[in-house]
Amino acid sequence: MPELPEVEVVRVGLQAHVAGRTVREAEVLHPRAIRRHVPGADDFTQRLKGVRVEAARRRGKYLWLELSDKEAVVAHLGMSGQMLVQPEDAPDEKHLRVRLRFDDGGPELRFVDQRTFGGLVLDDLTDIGERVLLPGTIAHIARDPMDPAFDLDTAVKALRSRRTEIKRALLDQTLVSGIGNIYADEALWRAKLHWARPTEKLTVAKCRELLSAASDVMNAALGQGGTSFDALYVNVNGQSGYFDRSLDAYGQEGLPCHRCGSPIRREPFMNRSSFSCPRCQPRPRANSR
DNA sequence: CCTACCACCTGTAAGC
DNA sequence: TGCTTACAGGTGGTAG
Repeated sequence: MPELPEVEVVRVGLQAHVAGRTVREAEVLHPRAIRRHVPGADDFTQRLKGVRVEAARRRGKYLWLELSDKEAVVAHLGMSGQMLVQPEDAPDEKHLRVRLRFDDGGPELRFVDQRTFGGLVLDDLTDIGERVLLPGTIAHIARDPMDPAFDLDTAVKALRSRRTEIKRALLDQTLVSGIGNIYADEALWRAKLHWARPTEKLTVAKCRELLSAASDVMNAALGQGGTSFDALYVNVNGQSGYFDRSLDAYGQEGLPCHRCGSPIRREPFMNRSSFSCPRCQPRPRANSR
């Protein structure tokens, strides 16, 4: 469940079902799921034994379970990762990669990931000031629009400092985090911008409008439990969100634009697709703004 | 230093 | 009914 709203839905579930519990045992069923944990699977499972989960946190699309002793289990869901809370006797999912059992014998935490682009790491937490603890693994990730300390002007500056197409900048998690292919297309539609517009020709005001739109659409999606087209994107209880009903651009090829009625177009973009309205979001002409 | 590209996987749906 | 191809909510390493 890749983008910010879907990951936040998972974080809320982890906070409710896992925070305050102590790990009895960890089990790695597929080594690729912990490939970012350099010391390896044995180190991962040994060190998790007996630790208490203090809280579930998130920045952008990254999640982490804050442990005592300034450590954390950092998780990225990649394209197909799920965090599921399941009874210990429930049958293993086909793509179960990592399991955490707790000393209370209650429901266990399962990391399930079909495509294995996601993974877990056991990492140290670093104090970055303002009583904020951040795993070293994600030091390069910018604040997301739901972060209380998110600053719109800082993010606008970061976007405009890039010499590239606006959607590439929007998707760059070191500039502003949490936005993926769906919400980038939704934000661009709301701001009436074509994805290929060069950043350096966008006004500060337009960039603010774009980032505000991204923030708005992600908040709206969170309110609907996130976007899900199939059972791959679910919360810790296996339930799907229903923001897909509210999408204006993503996946809407051929359907009438909700503003002007023109059929939404699909264009290839970075080995996937971009959806936009040909009338509301005209393609930039060479040397134009 | 900065930007663009592709490999990393598995599964599903569409096309022939 | 196969078989092949396109495509999918992401990111990090690296080539240029």
